[in-house]
Amino acid sequence: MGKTALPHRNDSFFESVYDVVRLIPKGRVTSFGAIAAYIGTRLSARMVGWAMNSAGSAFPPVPAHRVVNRNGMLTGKHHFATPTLMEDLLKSEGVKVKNDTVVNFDKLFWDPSLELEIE
DNA sequence: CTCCTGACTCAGC
DNA sequence: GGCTGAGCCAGGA
Repeated sequence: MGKTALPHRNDSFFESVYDVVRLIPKGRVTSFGAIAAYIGTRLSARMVGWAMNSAGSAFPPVPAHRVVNRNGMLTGKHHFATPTLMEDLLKSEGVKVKNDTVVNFDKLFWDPSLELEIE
């Protein structure tokens, strides 16, 4: 019981993405593929990013700054209010960012499938 | 209604 | 080992 059972079958594919992203612990980061794979659309990793675009209208706000690409690079920083906002937010949480890339990305990588232990 | 783009990822060369 | 092409789904023009 107690486990934060993430309902895979949300009303919208986007909400599923939002829920997972919002569950990302502070100081941690994840990749689009991890989220997509968790939802079951690994091949549609692009849609995860697309959902993020709508996340700006979602509430509560989705910490999209914790979501980076497979290389740990802040690919979506340009979509934030400011191109430095994403990097600044990550640094504010203790995540070091260098050259638009998350340092120790492999250590800070947060996999919903593993942390949430849901399948 | 059709075409294109897009915050990704994998496979092939 | 770096780059290109193709696949995925959805929304906008």
